[in-house]
Amino acid sequence: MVAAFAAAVEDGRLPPFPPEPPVTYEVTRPGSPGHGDYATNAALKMAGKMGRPPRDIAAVLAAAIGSGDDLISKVDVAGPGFVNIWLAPGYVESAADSIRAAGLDYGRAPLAQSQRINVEFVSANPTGPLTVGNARGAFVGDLLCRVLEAVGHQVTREYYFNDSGAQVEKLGLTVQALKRGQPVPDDGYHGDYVGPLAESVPADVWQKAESEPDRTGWILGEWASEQIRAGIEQSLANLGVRFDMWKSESSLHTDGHVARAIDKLRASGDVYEQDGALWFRSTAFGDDKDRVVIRSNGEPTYFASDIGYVSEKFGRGFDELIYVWGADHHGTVARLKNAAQALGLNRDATNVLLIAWVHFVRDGVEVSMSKRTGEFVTLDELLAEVGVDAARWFFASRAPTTGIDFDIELAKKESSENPVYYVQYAHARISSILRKAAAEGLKAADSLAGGLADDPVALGLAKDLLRLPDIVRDAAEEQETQSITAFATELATTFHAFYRDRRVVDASDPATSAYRLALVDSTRLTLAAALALLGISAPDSM
RNA sequence: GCGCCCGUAGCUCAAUGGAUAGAGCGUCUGACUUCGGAUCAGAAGGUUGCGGGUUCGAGUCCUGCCGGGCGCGCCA
Repeated sequence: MVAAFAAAVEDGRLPPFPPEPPVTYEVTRPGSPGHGDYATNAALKMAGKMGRPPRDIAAVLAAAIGSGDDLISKVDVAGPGFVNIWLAPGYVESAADSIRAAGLDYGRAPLAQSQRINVEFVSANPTGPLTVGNARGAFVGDLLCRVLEAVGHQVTREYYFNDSGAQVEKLGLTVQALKRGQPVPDDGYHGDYVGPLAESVPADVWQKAESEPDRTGWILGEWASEQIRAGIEQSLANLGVRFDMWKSESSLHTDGHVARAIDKLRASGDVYEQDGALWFRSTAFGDDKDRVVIRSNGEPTYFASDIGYVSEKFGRGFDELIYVWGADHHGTVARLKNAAQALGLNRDATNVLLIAWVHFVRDGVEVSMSKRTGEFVTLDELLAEVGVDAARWFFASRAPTTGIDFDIELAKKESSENPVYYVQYAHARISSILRKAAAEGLKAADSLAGGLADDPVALGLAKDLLRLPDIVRDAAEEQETQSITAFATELATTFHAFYRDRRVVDASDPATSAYRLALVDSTRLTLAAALALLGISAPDSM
């Protein structure tokens, strides 16, 4: 496009235009096939600046782009001034050939510069098993890591947990009460999972707890929370979610990160004493109030840990930090970024992805979620009911920033109609076709060259396959994955239509079969690659 | 009260400021005697909460209402 503009201005068909402010235009894939394989609104954007009707500019651009070569077969001006471009079959054929060469790596689209990115997600406190309330954060965080990796970034997956708070002591006291056969304290944990923990306390831990009455809750709580943390790690592994780093809040204090960060803020004058507490001057960076870092009783706040943590993270050499937080934490985003800035860290590289609330219901009735009262549905239970692939698809296909409803009964009932199975079925069907072809001694062509030009149906399918890398790049940029699930669904539809209209395995016509086998194999790989990006299986049979 | 997010088909959700607002589910009507019917073809279903504004063009941006969610602690 840039070259086309330059050429048109160069030979006087278009007037020169002022470079400032720069005009932004897009090259997109139009939804309707009648609008070409690519379309640009450049002429519409330039019209005002150049003082010429958009269609005139579009006509000049179309001529400058040219057609009839190896890359472009046709260029058109349409509507108010869009320029529509059709790809040449020869180009489509060679591009589709490259899919089989790439295999399951197809769709990965490395950017020019790779960054080291820390993604912290889930980070639920280990005082109880993960609930369905943690599901979205777990899946969305994992999906984010996957698309970032797909564009070449180096991602560290991190789980941050509080192992020193008051809830840990309460957990320990609950364990103690249950083991002694006493009622659970009012402010203790009432979930069913605590009982088995109480029964399995090792003798040495119990002895130690009993011998130090002042620290009984802490000692038992520390032990219990580690058991629960291990259980959480297992639950996440069952979701296909793994972490590179489990970071405890207490380590930030014992390793001095919190103290050093606060000292730094003292030196720069960004904290001050008032009412016996230490305050961070967050208002100096646009927050609506200052924030307490150390309470008047000398205890640091949670925010103090955050300050030490952001500093510790950047200290490990990351180019960007992404915190995946529940939307209910939105009020704390500003102070985090402000603290990063005050510490001389990269404020703009300290980012928070807010995950909107999931309203879990069962048959239309809200499912309440409280670890303390013990009324909740665990992530493990959800998974047993709807399956990992269906759950992954559900969250991958919705924007993280909008609130969604999740009816567990409905999800179970509809699971056989879930779009994820539609896509997986297309994959299994192709696998079956390939098996049948092999049994009949038919082989796929090494190259599609010359095999698609005469068949619009096959050409249309091939063009669909070529969209994946762009979609992956956009997904990484937008930090969303709905476009990938939408693409996989559309591709499955296109394939099913192809299957209806074109016989692939035909022993009486091995030449045509060879092209079609190559094409459907590329389709299979594209579907598998898209599903793999989402952490979803691509079965050869169902 | 102040701040952030949201409001799209009966339901659940899509739609980098672009062309006729799309999928799935649900509802209704059809389709194979050979490659997998977990499929395919089609229909019905919309004043994108309401009103202004910006522009060639607004579901999308600005603004005022209405409705919903979440925050606003020396809790985490």
